[in-house]
Amino acid sequence: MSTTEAKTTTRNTIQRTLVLEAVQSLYNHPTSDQVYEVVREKHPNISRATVYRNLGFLADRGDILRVEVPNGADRFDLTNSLHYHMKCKHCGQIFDVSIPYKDELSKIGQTDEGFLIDSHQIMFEGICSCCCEK
Amino acid sequence: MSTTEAKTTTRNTIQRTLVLEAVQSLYNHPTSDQVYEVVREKHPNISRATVYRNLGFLADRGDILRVEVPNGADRFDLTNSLHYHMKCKHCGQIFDVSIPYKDELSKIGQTDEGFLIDSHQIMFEGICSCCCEK
DNA sequence: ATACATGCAAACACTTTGCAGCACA
DNA sequence: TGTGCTGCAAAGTGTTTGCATGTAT
Repeated sequence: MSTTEAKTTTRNTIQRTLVLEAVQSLYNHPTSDQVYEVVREKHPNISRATVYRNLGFLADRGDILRVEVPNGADRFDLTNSLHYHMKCKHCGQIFDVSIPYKDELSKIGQTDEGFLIDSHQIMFEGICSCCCEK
Repeated sequence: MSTTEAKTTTRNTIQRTLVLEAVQSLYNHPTSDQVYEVVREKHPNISRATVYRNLGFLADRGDILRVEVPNGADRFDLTNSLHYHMKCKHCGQIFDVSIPYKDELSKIGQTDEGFLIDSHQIMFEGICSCCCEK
């Protein structure tokens, strides 16, 4: 074995484990900062840089999903299912939305302009139920 | 007249005019920085703050469209038509995409969660034609 | 004349990076 | 035991804000 092995040695540090667990426990697309705060309860010395690095690592590896939010901090999510988000114009919070996922939009393949599409995100905007009530 | 007038006095400064003209001339969703550079050719003393303030003002007023880009500078566009964008994973640039606009997505109204949707943006991801060729 | 707009610089929010030391495999 | 990872601090990017001054109406 292993003349052609990529040899991507990856270490399971406490920090990395805690970051993953934090995202899993905070199912509500936490920001890096929220993850940082949760991890800090168990491991007070962790640095923000480590949280950022591990969130990026876990997202690249596919363990978690990075939701890039326009004009806001990135959110991290479980990779359970593809779904869309909405941003409340009033309070700025991000919510999952039950609108059915449009697989066909990622399967467009090549556009007229010659772009190869392989994924998409939809960000709905409006007013969330909390803000509606006020 | 004018006991109930909102009295939103708005001034047409050279700076504001130049910012609008710059967005109109740079039809390719310029960033604030690109607008700044163009305006500076005619009005070298303009400050970035003024460009930001005017882009925001013009967008709020509806003269131009703000396209919020995840993990990137906001882009500004003419308000001609609603369309989607794609972000090249390779070069990071933003392009218009010819995929038909889905009016029905903004007409969803209320979701199961009780959110009132009034607009949406779709960001496709993939590889642009320039990067494909390489 | 007045108050909206400007220019400047400092502050801000979020994220990345350089580097020396640490610890997992 | 070696190198991947960490913590720290500094830097980077994009944007906003406080304040004194300027200027369009």
